[in-house]
Amino acid sequence: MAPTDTRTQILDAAERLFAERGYRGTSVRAVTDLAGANLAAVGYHFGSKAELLAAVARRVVEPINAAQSAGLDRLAARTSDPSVVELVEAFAGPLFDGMPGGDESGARTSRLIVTILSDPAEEVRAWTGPAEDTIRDRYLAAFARALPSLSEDELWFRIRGILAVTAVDRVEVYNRQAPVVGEAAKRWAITFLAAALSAPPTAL
Amino acid sequence: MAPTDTRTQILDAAERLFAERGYRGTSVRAVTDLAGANLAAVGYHFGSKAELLAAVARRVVEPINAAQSAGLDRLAARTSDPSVVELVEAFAGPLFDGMPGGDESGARTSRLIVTILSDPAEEVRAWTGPAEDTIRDRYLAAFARALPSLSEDELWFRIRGILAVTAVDRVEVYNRQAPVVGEAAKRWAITFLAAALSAPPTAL
DNA sequence: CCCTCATTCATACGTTCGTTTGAATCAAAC
DNA sequence: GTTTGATTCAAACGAACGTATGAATGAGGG
Repeated sequence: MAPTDTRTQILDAAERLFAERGYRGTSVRAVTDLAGANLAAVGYHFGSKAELLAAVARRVVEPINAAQSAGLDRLAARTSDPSVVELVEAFAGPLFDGMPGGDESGARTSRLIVTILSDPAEEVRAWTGPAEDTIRDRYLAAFARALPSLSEDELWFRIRGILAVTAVDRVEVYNRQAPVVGEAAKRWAITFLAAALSAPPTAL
Repeated sequence: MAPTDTRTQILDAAERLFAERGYRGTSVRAVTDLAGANLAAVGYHFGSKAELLAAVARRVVEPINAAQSAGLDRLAARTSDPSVVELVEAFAGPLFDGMPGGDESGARTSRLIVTILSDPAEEVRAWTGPAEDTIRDRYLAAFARALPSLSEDELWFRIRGILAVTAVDRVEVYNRQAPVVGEAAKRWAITFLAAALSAPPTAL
């Protein structure tokens, strides 16, 4: 236990609860109870609930960013024009792989990301930095090269579709439960998205 | 103004605020303020905040259900085996068309549906009834006939993908705003989804 | 031994929340 | 003109929330 373990335990508890109940649905007391810490520990270690969310989000997103970036580097080293499938795999794959520990938390991680990205409050989405912008722009450019016939707006629509579909396990279809997790979901999503991205432009 | 207008004005205000800020992010006071009604009117007309949400959801979903059902009826009357594109259009189209009034509220409607469907609290999704189940099962059977090579699980994954993509305007891609609304979004979504649904099965 | 400083702790503050209450209001029925 | 029943109103309830406070705690250095 390096500086102190309390900080990490709070991060773990917050990550789980934010994913399961959302930001607003999670009280600071619920986090500290699950973490076995004192209520004031959040204020001491993070400053506020919003900054705790930012810390959680950064810890989750950083390895994903790294994997997305490395994947694109790997593709660029091999060919100057990666295919759509390769790009989808490099971009969406890490969203299913979860955290660096390699545990089963992948499903929860993707849920957390979507919970954050789809939260209406700006407070919840105010943690991103220049790293996210850079990766987004690099992939956007690569997809634009791979799909030259697509208008910029429709390309943006489809890029958003990628994120939406990775969130698919967060959407309950008319109360039907479905355990869409793990490696199978990742493969299904890549199939689904590669076909969708590769569709010819819409005639308007 | 039939029984009283207050009830409708509360429904209108709640629909807008729930879509914009989510269920938890909307206080009963905010609803009644926007509606120009008294705080206690929600309790009087609906019983509780959760029942107000259920009333809002039912009012939004009913015409969509009707359109989805009618669309499938129309297809079934023409051919015994509708194509994937036709099914996607009949299912996803109404999700973009919004309410029967035909106003510009389509975008807000889809946002509302997704806000509800993606809310982690069961309380928020506890309003569905047998009508939704019936329509879901009919489309599931039709898609299964149109895509016989797909496993049941992967078909479910793709069906969920449809709902996820209709939620695409709720997902902010790394803080980039994008006005994905209106007829263009509907056409883009149908292109996107028809291609995705039609993809060959994933080899696992 | 004592001082220091980071951390943990119990406790409380002020606000906002959903809900409830009982009186006030008002048009329609008689 | 009075009664009735539905609706609206101001006010308050207790609970839960995020945050702040100041005293305890405890290990490490002098």
